[in-house]
Amino acid sequence: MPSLTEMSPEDSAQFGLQRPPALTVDVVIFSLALPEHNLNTLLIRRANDPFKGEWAIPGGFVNYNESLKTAATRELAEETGVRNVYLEQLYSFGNPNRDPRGHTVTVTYFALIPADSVQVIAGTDAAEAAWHSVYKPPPLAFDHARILQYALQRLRYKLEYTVAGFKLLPAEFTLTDLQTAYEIVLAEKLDKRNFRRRLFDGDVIEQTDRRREGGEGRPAMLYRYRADADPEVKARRLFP
Amino acid sequence: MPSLTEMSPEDSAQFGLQRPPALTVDVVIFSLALPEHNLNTLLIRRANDPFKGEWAIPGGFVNYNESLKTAATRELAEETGVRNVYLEQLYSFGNPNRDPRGHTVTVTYFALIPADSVQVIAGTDAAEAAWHSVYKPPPLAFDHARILQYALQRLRYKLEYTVAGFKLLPAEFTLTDLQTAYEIVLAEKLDKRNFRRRLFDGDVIEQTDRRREGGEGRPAMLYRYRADADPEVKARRLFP
DNA sequence: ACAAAAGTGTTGAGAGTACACCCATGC
DNA sequence: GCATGGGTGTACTCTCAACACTTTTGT
Repeated sequence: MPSLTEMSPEDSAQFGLQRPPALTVDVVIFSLALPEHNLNTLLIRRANDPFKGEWAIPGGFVNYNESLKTAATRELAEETGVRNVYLEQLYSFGNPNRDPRGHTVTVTYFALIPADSVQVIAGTDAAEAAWHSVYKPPPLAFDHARILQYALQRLRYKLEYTVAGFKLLPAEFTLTDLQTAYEIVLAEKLDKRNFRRRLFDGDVIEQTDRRREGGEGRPAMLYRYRADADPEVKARRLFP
Repeated sequence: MPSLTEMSPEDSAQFGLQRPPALTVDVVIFSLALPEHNLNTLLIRRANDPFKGEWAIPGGFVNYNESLKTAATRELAEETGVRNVYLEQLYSFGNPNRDPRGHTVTVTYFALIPADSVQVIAGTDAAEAAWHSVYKPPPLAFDHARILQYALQRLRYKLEYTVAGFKLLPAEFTLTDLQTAYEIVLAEKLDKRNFRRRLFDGDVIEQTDRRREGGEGRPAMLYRYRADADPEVKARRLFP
């Protein structure tokens, strides 16, 4: 970036003499609907807009002196009530005509949250917030359909190479649930024994002494993620 | 992003009533110095600044109605004279105090260019542009040292999984040069026969009928990248 | 003929993949 | 006792990694 004193006319415009592109963040939230065997994303319905009534990914403007991740966290909470999620940066989209109201650059984030872990509420900036299937999304405002596809691709990539799938489940989960999570996201059936072997080889989950009671058939042991495990990124592919 | 009519006070500030964060792009350019066995990056020296005299990654402000990639391409050309490079988005950095002059969000890009392919000239916005070793960089302005490390990590990752290393070489190259490129970037010695086997298994390069003359020893065949090849991303690790 | 770099195959180890039966519980 | 989902081991294939000698050219 050039210094203040060596700015061209366009450059100095960015410090207030002429409007720069607007800057927003958008947050793709993924969660599972295990009973329905579906992958969901959290969308808001736009209220008063060229896009009135259309669904969109939650997000909003970045404030001055606010970091990108803070802005994303804040907008997510304001618009949907979802808090305490680990956000990961996805990509930045800046096509000048992605928003018909004016040039807007958006930095996108994504996160995984446990099934049914949050109560979704519509915030002040959104008329409504609700879960929708990632595989059959409603029509989306702006370029949000593209952003959603990009996020899904990244989620799959992440699950192929890491055991991050547990983030889509409650703190304690059965191995069958975890495998089901992977099968829903990867849209592919996995072998039960191979799945478990790689999971244990990775050395990142541990058995609890509790079982899931109440279902049909033999009760399954509950497992949890090991707090002391390497959180990320094996170099080799784990799944499928 | 909320609509215009549902904006909070902070939101409407972003459309001009109060200053938003500034928005810039920065471009990390990698190239090889094969004789010196070194990986270089193109830096500019800042002219009149809190950072006067320090080196920095080339970049600058995004204009209104200009896409991010266009802005990156333009700034690179203006500041260094480098043109016609394929840019890939890296990450966006937005920490409020990464620039002491005010909150500035930067979208970073990186690119690989063939050794000695371009004539570097200092543009109007930079006092000087020059190649520097990635492994022993000079002190850098802002958070540019961190950006450079991040770019190097991504470059290594890319070369481990793809045959993109040829982008660091002229259109026709010897297999030994290509292997040397990988060894410089990965900072690791590779096995000649295994390297060649994986390269040919990938089916992305082809022999020309020309040889590199003039050196010592047996002349090496020249190869080129196959225009019709899959450009990207094998799922499995290729190198080392 | 010798110095220098190019080019070329094989083997053993480890990882990946496919596959089927017994177990514990609730009704 | 039977229906339901939970849990476990092995054999084959293929990929990965280690390793050394012959060939072609210039001097």
